[in-house]
Parts: sequence; structure tokens; C-alpha cells
Amino acid sequence: MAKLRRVVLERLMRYYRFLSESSFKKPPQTITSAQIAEALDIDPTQVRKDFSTIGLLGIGRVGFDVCEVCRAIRFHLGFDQRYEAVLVGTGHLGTALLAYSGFESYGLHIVAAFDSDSDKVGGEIAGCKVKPMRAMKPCIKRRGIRLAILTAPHEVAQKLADRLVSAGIKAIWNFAPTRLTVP
Amino acid sequence: MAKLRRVVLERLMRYYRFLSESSFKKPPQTITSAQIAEALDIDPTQVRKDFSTIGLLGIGRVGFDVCEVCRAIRFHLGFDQRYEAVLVGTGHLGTALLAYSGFESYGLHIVAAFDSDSDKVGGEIAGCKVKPMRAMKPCIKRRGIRLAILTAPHEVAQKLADRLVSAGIKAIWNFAPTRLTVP
DNA sequence: TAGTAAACGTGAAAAAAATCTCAATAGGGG
DNA sequence: CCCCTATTGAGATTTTTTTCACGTTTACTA
Repeated sequence: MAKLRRVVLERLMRYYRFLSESSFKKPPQTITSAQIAEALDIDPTQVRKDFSTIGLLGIGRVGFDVCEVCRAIRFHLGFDQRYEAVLVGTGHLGTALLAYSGFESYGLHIVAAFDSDSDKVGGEIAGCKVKPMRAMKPCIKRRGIRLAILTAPHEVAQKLADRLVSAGIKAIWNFAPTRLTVP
Repeated sequence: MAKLRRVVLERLMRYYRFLSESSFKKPPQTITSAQIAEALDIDPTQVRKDFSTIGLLGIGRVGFDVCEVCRAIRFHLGFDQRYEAVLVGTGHLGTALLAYSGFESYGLHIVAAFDSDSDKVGGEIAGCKVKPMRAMKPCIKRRGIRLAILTAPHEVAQKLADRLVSAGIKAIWNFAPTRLTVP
């Protein structure tokens, strides 16, 4: 499977969101590149090129099978694999993320939550046990977890990040909710 | 002021985050394109080109003045302007966003929060009064607010979005926390 | 069943973005 | 004060991305 470039990946993500959340579940379950292109403000040729790079072929005068497109994107974006992750920090944001079930459909499973607040430790949020910080490293090592979601205040984020990396984490999804880019 | 392309904007954002959060507050307050480039894994020439696009000049053998760079980026990204926004939905995620003070430094001010839960209405979160949904449209109209932050569950998000648009909102920042793109 | 038009796939052209190269400039050391 | 080297600015080049143009396929209609 050839490596996909970043711009293509981003567009595939957009296609996927659009196709899976829109009500295309009902027949005819088929859509043309032009329809997608208009909804997402992209060139139709671009859509066809992207689909073609992940091995999707449409049929003339009909378009593409929505289910098949979704399947192919899921496959190429790795949503069918199971990624395990830990969450660090169970404040409001952390709680919201734990309660959000949408990650599952992208193959992301939060298997444990950690917090330094002893009042929270031992509790359970959205079916996920909250464990003390000292349990973090063993847990990550044992399960070979590579991704961490960090929702700690800025002041301690760096320290926690270092700690996560030393425990074996390869990627940290930092949720100091920045990333604005107002259009 | 020439319109900046999206890729450039994104990089400017990254420069800004890097320069403003790192401890460059102390002298010598100067940095070379190569240092920025290494930290952000970008080509040094790219950095200089971007800076040059927003009218920043460095000096040979020294580099760029950190404060000046930050100022210029703030100006070109419009952080100095005041954008007012409303927040809809005061669940965990909404609460977390209200409590997050980081928006202010990007020029974004949340001036009101709305929720349909009558238990929450009348309360105050992070200094922001929670108002009933029926107060939303008048508030938006009166203050001419153009941006809304939406943190509602998926099922009602679309309806609320329509309602916001009809109230005069031009851009909705939807916080069904999707956008994964795991690297 | 043939004609027509909607939609596709793809190579070529154009545009945009990234990278390379190098002369010019500015501190620092002798 | 002059040389040496780090660093910049900008033109040239390369690579990537987007758009165009056109031949092909497929469904519908008469």
C-alpha cells in the first residue's frame, strides 16, 4: 500500500465524514464525484483522482458506491485497525473526551485514564476507570500503548509529556485547545 | 495587505505558538530561521520566505527579533482584532472551553453561553452567564456576532447550526471532536 | 437497438509550494 | 581595521498539487 500524502489524507478524511454522516444510508447508495465536489468545495477531478489513488473505480453515468468508498477509506486510513490510547487528565475536557464515543469509529480506543487528583482516582468516567499517575508507566509498558491524549493545563503539560515519552508513548495528542485558524 | 494562502497561515500559526510559548522572553530575544526550522521540522528557507511574505526582515548573522516576529504574525493573523463569539452547549466540553483562557490571546472572546437545560440557565461558568436558548437570536443580532462555537451532541447539532445561521452567524466552529488524522 | 448525454479515468498543462544556490551583509576575533 | 564565517534575501530550479481536456464507458429513451 503506497504511502499517501498528507493533503490526500486530509481530503479522504473529509470525504469520509461527509459520506458517513450524511443520510446516504438509504438507496441508491451511490454518489457522483460532482456531488461530493460541490458539497466539499473541491474540484470533481480531484475527487476522482483521490479515489483512484486508493484503488476505487466508479462507473460511468452512475458514480461511486457510497459504502464501497467508505470501506476503502476506512481501510486506507487504518480505521479498521485497533489503536489503543491512554488519557491523562480527567478535568472537564478529559471527561468530555471519554464520554465522546465517536473515537471508536476511527479505530481509537481509550483503555485507561489517569489523574493526579486522589478524589477522582478509583472512580469511573464513561465506563473507564480512573487510575493514579503511578500506575501509568506500567500500564503503558504492559499493553504496549503508543498514543496518549493529554488534557492537562499548560503548566504541567510539558512534564507529563516527558513522562509519557519515557514510558514508551510515541505520539501525544495535546489538547490544550489551540488550533484556531479562524477563516 | 495581500491575502495569505492557507498553507502559509498554518505555518505562521505554528511559528507563533512556538515562539510565544517557548521561553524566548529573556534576552537575547533573537532566533535564526535555522533554529525555528529545526524545532518545527520545516526547511529554513521556508521560514525566511514566510517571514518575508509578511514583511519581516532578519539581519545577517543574527536572525530575527522574536518579539517583532510575534507582533507581525499577530497582526497578519488578526489576533489584535476582537472577535466576539457565542458558545452553544455547556456540557463538559463547553465548560472546558469556557474555562480555557487561551482563546483571548488569539483575539477570540466568548461573550455568552447558551444551553437548553433549565438547571444550567441562570448559572455562571468561568465568569460567563449561561442563558436560555430563546435569548440566543436576539443576543447574536444585537451584538452582530458572527462566530459560534457549537458543543452539542451530534443529534441536535444540525438543528442548532441552522438556527445559528438564521440568527446571523457566519461561521460555526463545530466541536464534535472529530479531526483525528493520527500521524 | 442505436443515439445521446452524464459520468468516469487519465495524461498533459498550469499553478502552487518547497527546495536549492549563492551573492550580500553583519558580528566577532585577531 | 580587515578577514572569516554564520546568516539572510531572493532568483532559479525542482517537486507537488490542482486543473484542464478529451477519449471511454454506461444508462436511459425513443
